[in-house]
Amino acid sequence: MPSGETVREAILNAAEVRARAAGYNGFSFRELAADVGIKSASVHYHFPTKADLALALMDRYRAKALDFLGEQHDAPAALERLIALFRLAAMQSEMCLCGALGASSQDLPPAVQSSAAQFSDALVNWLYAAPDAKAALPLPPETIVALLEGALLLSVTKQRADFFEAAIRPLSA
Amino acid sequence: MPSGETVREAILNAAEVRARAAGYNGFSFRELAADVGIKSASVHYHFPTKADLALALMDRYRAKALDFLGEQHDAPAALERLIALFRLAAMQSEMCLCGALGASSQDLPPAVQSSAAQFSDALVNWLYAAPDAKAALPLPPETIVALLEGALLLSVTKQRADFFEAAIRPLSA
DNA sequence: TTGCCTCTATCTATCAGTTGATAGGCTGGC
DNA sequence: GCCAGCCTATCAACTGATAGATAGAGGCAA
Repeated sequence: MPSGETVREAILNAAEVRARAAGYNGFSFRELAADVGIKSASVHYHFPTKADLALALMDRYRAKALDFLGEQHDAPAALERLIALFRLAAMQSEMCLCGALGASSQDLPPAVQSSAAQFSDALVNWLYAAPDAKAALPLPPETIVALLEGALLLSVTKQRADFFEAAIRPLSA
Repeated sequence: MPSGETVREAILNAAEVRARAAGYNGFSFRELAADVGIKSASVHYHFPTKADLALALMDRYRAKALDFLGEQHDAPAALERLIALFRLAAMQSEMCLCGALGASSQDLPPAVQSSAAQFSDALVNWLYAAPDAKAALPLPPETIVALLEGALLLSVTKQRADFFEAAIRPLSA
């Protein structure tokens, strides 16, 4: 791990990569331990249960996303910012963590599921925070977030970043 | 299982429910066997490997979907039909199989991944088959399919079928 | 300074349960 | 007699999780 990074952060980084690629059942304590260079028991020291880990992961992910989006809610610029967030993921063929976990939400620990649900709400509310949201956006906030999430999901499944661009084109018209 | 149903069909039915709820890593041979009332070795008799099973599952799922959609490609009616397909899933809080598998596509057997990718292509192409697709549809086919997939994903994650309706409203305007 | 104590973070070793998969046996219908 | 379709039994690998030992850093009293 890069110097200055705590072990806890390194675990979360490894978990984020694996969870976004393979979902909640797609990573194990042993894999994360190997990624970081420690033993699986040490991962349990930092995150007693897998649900604890996933919860911390979702919290950090939501905070990072909202930080990236910033406080500027002016409609045209805000939309571009939100698009940029998903585009970044599409270009790396990485799912949104919320989508990666939410797709198998029926066998997630309840706390993790509700945390994933909270993420999409946060994005929708962030869009609604624009003073003239309804009027200035090309589509309603719920539609925009659903479209971005779906475009990313299909683009990752097909491993074709250009599908993402094609699907979201109406957002820029 | 209902009479007249073959064991093979019963296995696929059980697998579809579980896969749509929990993804590729969210069901096991033993669970399916218990659902059907046989032993796990018998499941292997019908589907030697898990990849075989998932592949057969995706094939049947795509065939069922295209059958439901039918051959009527006239734009307004076709769109309503496609919406109905996803609405049915949303009302039952069931993911689309394509989305459920695709979300963790990075650790899917390659054949299964490409089969999932193929599904969304099939829907897009089905929409494009309308003689006046571009002109008569409110949004481009890629956008419509991505929106439906994303709206379903978030609606299932949040367990709120009304979110689905809110997100896809622009399709009916 | 020396000795001891405590806390943090890691380790080794192990647990019971589950996983996908295989080998080989039984049985009833054609 | 054959064989489709199911069974029992078993395998090695992996899972999340726990118990308990160890090493080192820092404080603190004699």
